[in-house]
Amino acid sequence: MMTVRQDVHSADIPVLCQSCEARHRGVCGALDPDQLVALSKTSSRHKIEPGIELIGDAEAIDSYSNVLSGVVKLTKGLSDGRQQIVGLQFAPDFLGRPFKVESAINAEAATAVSLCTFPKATIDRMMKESPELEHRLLKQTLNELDDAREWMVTLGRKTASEKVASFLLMIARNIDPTADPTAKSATFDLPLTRADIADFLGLTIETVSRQMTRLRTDGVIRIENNRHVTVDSLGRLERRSGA
Amino acid sequence: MMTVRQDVHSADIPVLCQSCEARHRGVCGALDPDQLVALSKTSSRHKIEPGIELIGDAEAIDSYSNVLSGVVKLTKGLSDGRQQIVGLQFAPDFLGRPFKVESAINAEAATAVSLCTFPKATIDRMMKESPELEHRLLKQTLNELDDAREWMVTLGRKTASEKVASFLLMIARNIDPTADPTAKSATFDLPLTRADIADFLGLTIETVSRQMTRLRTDGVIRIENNRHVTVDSLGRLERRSGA
DNA sequence: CTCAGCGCTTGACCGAAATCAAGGTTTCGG
DNA sequence: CCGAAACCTTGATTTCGGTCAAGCGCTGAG
Repeated sequence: MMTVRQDVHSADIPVLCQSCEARHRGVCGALDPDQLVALSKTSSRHKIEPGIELIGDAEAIDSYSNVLSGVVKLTKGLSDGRQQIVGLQFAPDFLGRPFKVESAINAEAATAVSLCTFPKATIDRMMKESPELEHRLLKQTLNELDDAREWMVTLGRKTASEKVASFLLMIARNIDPTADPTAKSATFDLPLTRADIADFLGLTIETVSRQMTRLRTDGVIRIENNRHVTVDSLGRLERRSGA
Repeated sequence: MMTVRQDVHSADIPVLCQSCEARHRGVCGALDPDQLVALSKTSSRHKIEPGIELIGDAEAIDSYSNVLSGVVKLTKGLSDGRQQIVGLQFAPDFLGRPFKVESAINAEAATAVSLCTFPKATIDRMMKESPELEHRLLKQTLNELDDAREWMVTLGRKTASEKVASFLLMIARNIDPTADPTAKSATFDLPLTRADIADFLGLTIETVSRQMTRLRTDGVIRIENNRHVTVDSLGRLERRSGA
């Protein structure tokens, strides 16, 4: 089971960054008022179209971002073109790799994305001054590591149909984190194309399509316009996800 | 390519923990002398036999450890018994999951292992006092995340023979971190059985065996006693690992 | 409106790895 | 030294998912 964020709604955040308004796991809640003012001066909001590359492999990273809305896919590729999605970032995740000059992964907007971007140098400096900021980053990084390991089980040991069920379940749990985690049903727009889902699950487009069709004909999900998914019984879906 | 540790030999560590003598990425180097004295009083060294479980799934964690020697495998299982190894910890990695009461993974000694173990409460307290300690943990966690994502590519997108080659390459790079990273050849004892390798690569024992045989008959590796591996040309192995 | 392009589905066939089965090798206790 | 158990290899067969191919249904430009 994909780790459900446990600290998204930790209510101990006193202040917000002026420009990004990100609470939750964003970095801003960890800063004191002076730092926030300084950060707000250099940060800026961006709207990103789907498909736009945010960080290229082996590119220098000179900024960090908070994801305010939308979904960012993190990918790694092999030299012959094979690709694997190694993570999805939802709001309010932090995007960037501290302590490294260049990125080992690509980041690309999977949907329309809005970001709050800060210069790397500013955050790096604040990280030295503010243990609370580093503490936040450690927490997010540990959560991402848990997610990555959970996904390794899916990639290495699950069948195609279990993979697709696991994917839908993970999206249902992340796309609207304000939703009741004990809810029995869910409805959402898929943030990824079939090709992206295939790259996430280590499958082909055709196999993803066939498994989605099977879930649909078996009455586990309903799909409209190839994007909008309704799951009446999350429990039923979970039983197909291989536990 | 598996991330090669970059900070193993950072020489800026002034002091050592009395009982564990772990430098490198262990937690001890981040502590000031007073903390070290306090920690040394509660820490202890252990020798662990292969196959012994260190942390069980859903078990409460009340201690952290530094790996002093040997290899620890981190596994996750599905309800029907399928297993996936989601990480290997080599010396001098830190073992434990801060900020969570119970573990979502199993940790088991893959080889004979020696550990330096501390009470969780002591480290948790020191973490609050010492930003440097949290900084270390963030660095190690980011490295583990990089490794996990690298491995997701292997699990999701590589063929069986590429997987086995990638595995051997990763072991060669980690088993003796003092070795010259530019070395052209390597020799080492496999820390895992074929069954473990299969669980790491998302394959079966038989497929691992066949691919090892192929690498052997192709002259890429030599194997003695099913454990001791010699790689004359790491470059040749790398070319088979799918880049 | 028409048509091109893209994303998705479906079908037929194929192949890499799983499964099933048998036998070899190493290790270790007695 | 013998025998059992654990581990590993090899072969035959099956199967799941990949590959190849065709067609559908939006969507947007002209």
